[in-house]
Amino acid sequence: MKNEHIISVPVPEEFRFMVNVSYLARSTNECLFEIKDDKVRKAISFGNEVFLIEVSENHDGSLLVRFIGARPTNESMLNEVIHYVQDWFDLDTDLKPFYAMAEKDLLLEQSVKAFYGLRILGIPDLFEALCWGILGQQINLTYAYTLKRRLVEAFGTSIEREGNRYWIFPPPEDIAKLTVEDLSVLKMTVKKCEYLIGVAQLMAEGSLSKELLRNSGDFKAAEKMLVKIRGIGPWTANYVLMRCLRFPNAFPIADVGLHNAIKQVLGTDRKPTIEEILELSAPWTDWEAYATFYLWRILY
DNA sequence: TGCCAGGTAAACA
DNA sequence: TGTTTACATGGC
Repeated sequence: MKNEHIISVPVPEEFRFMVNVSYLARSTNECLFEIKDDKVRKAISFGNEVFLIEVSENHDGSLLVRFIGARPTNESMLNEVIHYVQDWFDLDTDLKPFYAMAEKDLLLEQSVKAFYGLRILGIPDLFEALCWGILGQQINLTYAYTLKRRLVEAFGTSIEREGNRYWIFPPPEDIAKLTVEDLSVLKMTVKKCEYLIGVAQLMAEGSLSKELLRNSGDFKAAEKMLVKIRGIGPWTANYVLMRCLRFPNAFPIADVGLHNAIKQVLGTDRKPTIEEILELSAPWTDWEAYATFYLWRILY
């Protein structure tokens, strides 16, 4: 392995670091990474190891990953970290076909122009993705961030570096042990408490994992597996398949943010119906996830 | 102030 | 199978 603190990670042509940082910076209440001077810091854990990485832009547009404090002591661990960053920023997806389609699309043309180089920022940790989806159900995003912060600060772990605290999302094993009362003091609905604990138990016992979803067969099978779980409906399932499993055709069609974005782009006085969205999204085949993400972006 | 919020399960027809 | 309602709290 390279005996350095800094590693350069190549990026595809259709990538703009700052557009992605702008997305990451959408909430000042984010608790799982920190943005300062156009650099993103995040604590990540692999097994027993915890690293604090700082991702920034190289002069040639590629990514620089710097370790603050401990760094991987072997090559396979280092590769895991690099892979994590590639997954987080979705560096492996070729956006050319998406842009070719979107440039001619009534709903997408302006957002792909305005946010060229934006990738779907991932939530690689399945449990975190599921919790974030559940927390975000039927409440405004600002409050969802507050609930996530309370959950993380109550049950997560943290490391301290250079005077700052960096939090790591709690593992399912820890949430699986909690009672509804433990969670409801955070001011989420009793149902959400039950959903989070239920999902945590499934993951802790091994009957739900990223691998199982990936190996379920195809998108529909993975969606079916998720929707069977109490608290996970079509919206949450597709949200997670989009942000964590990275299915390009994941499509949270019932999403109210998507509806508002479409309303805004079309300049209509009402939100579109599901039937109207199905028509408007017909050209998006196998790019529904990216189309949704770009439309969300115009709202912030 | 009242409506809305990155929905879902359960009840009901 | 399709429609309605409770959930619950905060943001704006």
